[in-house]
Amino acid sequence: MDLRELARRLDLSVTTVSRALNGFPEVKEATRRRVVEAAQEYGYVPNRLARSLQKGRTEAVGIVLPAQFGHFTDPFFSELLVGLGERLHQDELDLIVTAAPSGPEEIVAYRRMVEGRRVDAMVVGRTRRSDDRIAYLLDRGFPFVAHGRTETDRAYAYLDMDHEQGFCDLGRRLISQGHRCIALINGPDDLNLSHLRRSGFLRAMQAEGLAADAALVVTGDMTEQGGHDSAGRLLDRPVPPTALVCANDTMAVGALRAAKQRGYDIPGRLSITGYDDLQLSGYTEPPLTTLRQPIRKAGRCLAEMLLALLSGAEPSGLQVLWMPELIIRESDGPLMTRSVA
Amino acid sequence: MDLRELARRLDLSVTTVSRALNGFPEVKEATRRRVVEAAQEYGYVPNRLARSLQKGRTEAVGIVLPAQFGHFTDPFFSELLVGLGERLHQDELDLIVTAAPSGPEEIVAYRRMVEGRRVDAMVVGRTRRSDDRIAYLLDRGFPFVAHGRTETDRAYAYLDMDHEQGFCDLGRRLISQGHRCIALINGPDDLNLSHLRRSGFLRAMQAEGLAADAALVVTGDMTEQGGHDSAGRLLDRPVPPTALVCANDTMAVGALRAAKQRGYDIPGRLSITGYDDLQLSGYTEPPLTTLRQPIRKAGRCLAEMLLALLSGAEPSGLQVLWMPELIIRESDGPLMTRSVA
DNA sequence: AATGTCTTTCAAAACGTTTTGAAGAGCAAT
DNA sequence: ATTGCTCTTCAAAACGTTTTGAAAGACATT
Repeated sequence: MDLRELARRLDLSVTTVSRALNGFPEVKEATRRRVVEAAQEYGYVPNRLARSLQKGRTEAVGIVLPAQFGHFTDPFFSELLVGLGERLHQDELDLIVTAAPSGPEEIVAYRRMVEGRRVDAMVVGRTRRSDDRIAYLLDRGFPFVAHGRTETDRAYAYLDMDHEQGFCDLGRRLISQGHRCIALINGPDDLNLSHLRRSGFLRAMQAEGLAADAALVVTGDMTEQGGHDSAGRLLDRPVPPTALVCANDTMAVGALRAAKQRGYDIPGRLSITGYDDLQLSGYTEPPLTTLRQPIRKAGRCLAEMLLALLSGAEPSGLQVLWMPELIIRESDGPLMTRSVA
Repeated sequence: MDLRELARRLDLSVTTVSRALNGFPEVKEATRRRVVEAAQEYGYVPNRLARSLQKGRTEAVGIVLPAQFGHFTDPFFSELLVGLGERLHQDELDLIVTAAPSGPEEIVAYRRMVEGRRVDAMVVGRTRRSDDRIAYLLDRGFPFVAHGRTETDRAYAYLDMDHEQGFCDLGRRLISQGHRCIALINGPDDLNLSHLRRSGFLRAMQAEGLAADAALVVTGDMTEQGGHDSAGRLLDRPVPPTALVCANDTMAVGALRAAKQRGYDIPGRLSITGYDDLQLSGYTEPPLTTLRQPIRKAGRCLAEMLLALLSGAEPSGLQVLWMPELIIRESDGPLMTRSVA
C-alpha cells in the first residue's frame, strides 16, 4: 500500500493525500479526516527512504563504534548508545550504528555515512588529542556533536568532563592526606582525556610544591592486566609511591590485585583511586574511591545538543563541561605511620 | 557530486557510469577504469537512500531497545549491539537502533521500521513467552532473528541459551552439595527465559525427589534491591532455604547483602548463585558462582544468521542452542553442619 | 548488400515520496 | 460580466539511484 494506491482508492490526488497526512492547512478538514481514516484502515505507513530522498533529510544520526574494544567490557559506548537512543526516539530520529577499527577504515565509515547522505548528523565519541574525524567533519561543515574535546581552534559542539579539574582535585585530596609520592597510571597518550588528566594531576603536584617526577606518570592500556603490571612496576621501585591514581576503575582493580600480592594494607600503606565508577567498584576489597561520569545522561545531553544543532543552533553555543563526581569509598586515606621495627 | 554530474564530466550516460561503478560486465574495461578514476578524483560517494529506494533493499538491520531499563545497568543489549555491529559491518550492513518502552508503543516502532521499509530484517532481543513482536514479524513474513525462543509452533531463526538445562544442572549441583530446601528468585514471568529457568529448576528438584514448594519460587524484578527484598522474605521464613538460586547476578548481589545483614556465613550456611557473570561478580564477597552466557559472541552469531537469512536460508535451519557455562566461585558449597550449642 | 551477432552505450522508466506552480470552484465586490 | 479573493485540489517535477528495453557500432557470415 503506497501513497498512489491510497490516493486511487480515495479518488484523490497523491498531492492531497500526502498533504492531508502531513497536516497541511490547505486541505479541507473533512477530506483530511477521510484520508487519515483510510490510511489507518489500509495500514498505510510511509516509505521513509522515499521521503528522506525527497526531503534531503534522513531523520537519522550516525555513530561509529570502535570495533576492537579491549577484551574487557567497557560500558562507555553501550551506555552512551542507550542515552542517545532514548532521547532521539522522542523526536522520531533513528540512530544508525556501525563499527570500525580506528585507523584508515574509520574515516571510510564516516564518509559512507556522511557523503552517502545516510544521516543528518554524527556523534563522535572518545575524542583524540588530534582527531581526524573531527577535522573531517569540520572541513565538510557537517553537523556533529562530540563527547570530548580535541586540540583545535575551530568551534564545535561538545560535551566533556572536566578531567583536568577532576584529577587535580583528586591529586590535592591525596596530598592533603599526607601523600608525597603519588603515581599516575594514565590512559593512552593519543586520547585527549588522558592528556587532560595528566595535566590536572601535574597541576595538583605543582600547586602543592611536589616536584614532578616523570617516572611516576606511566601509561597503561586500560585493562585489568595492564593496571596490574603498571602498578607492579611502580611498587617494585626502590622508593615506591604511596598512592596510585588510575585512569579507570578496571586498571585500579588490577592495581589493587598487584598491591595485595605484595602484602600492602589498603588504604593504610597505599591509596588507590580509579575513574568511571563501574558497577563492580562498590564491591572490590576495599571498595574503590573513584570519579564518576554520568554516561547515559551524557548520551541524552548529546542528543539534545544534536537536536538543537539540527534546528539551526550555533555549535559555539553548545559546549558543555561537567565535573566528574568524586565517589569516596575506602581505597584511599591518610598514611598509617606505624612505628618501624 | 552525483551520478549525473559525474556522467556529464565523463561525457557518458548515467547508465554506463552506474554500471561501471558496480562492476557490470557489459562495460568496456577502458571505460570502467576511466569512470572509477574520475569517481575517485571527484570524491563521488553514492547516495544510499536513492540506491535503496530503487533496489528495494536498505542494507540495514533494525533493533528496538527497551527504553525503560531498570535503574541498574544491564549490559545485555549493549554487548549484543557491539557483537552485531562488528559482524554486520563486514558485509556493509548498517544497524538501525531505536528505543521504545515495551507495550503498544513497541509494535509501533517495529511497524515504522518494517512497513516504512527502513530495514531488510530485524533482530528481536529478550523474547517473551507469548511475544507479539515475533507474531507480528511471522505474520508479515518479514525476515528476523531472535535472541531467545517463544511459545509458537511456527519456525523462525533463533539463538538461545539452554536455560532449562543450565538451571537444572545448577539445581542438581546444589542438591548434590546436600541442600534440600532451595529457593529460586526468578525473573519476570512473561519472559520466556524465566519460564525455562523455572522449569529446569523444578526438573532438578523432582529428579532428586524434592517436593516442589511453590512458596520457594518467587519473582524478582532483576534489580539489586529486588534481589535483596526477595531474599529477605525467603530468609525470614520459619524454615529458611539453605540455597538461593537467582535469575541474574544483580539480584544475587542483593541477596548476598540481605544474607549478610542476617549474619549468614556464605557458603557455610547459605549458598547463593547468579546468572550473567557480570564483571563485578568476581569481586563480590564471596565471589559469585554463576552461569555465563557469551553475549557479544551471540551478537556475532545472530548477525551470521541474519546474513544467511537474507541470502535465502530457511529459518527452520537456523536454530541454535548454547549451554551457559557454569562459573564456579565461592558463593556456593556444602552446608557446614556445625555442632549446635 | 543484407543479415546476424556481439559488444558497448544510451534514453527513459521506475522506486515512493514531497514540493512546485497552476488551476478549478465558489463567492463577494465592482 | 468582470475582477479579485479564498479555499481546495491537482498534474508534473524533483530527489539520485538502478533497471529496462532499445539502439548504435563493429565485425563476421551469408
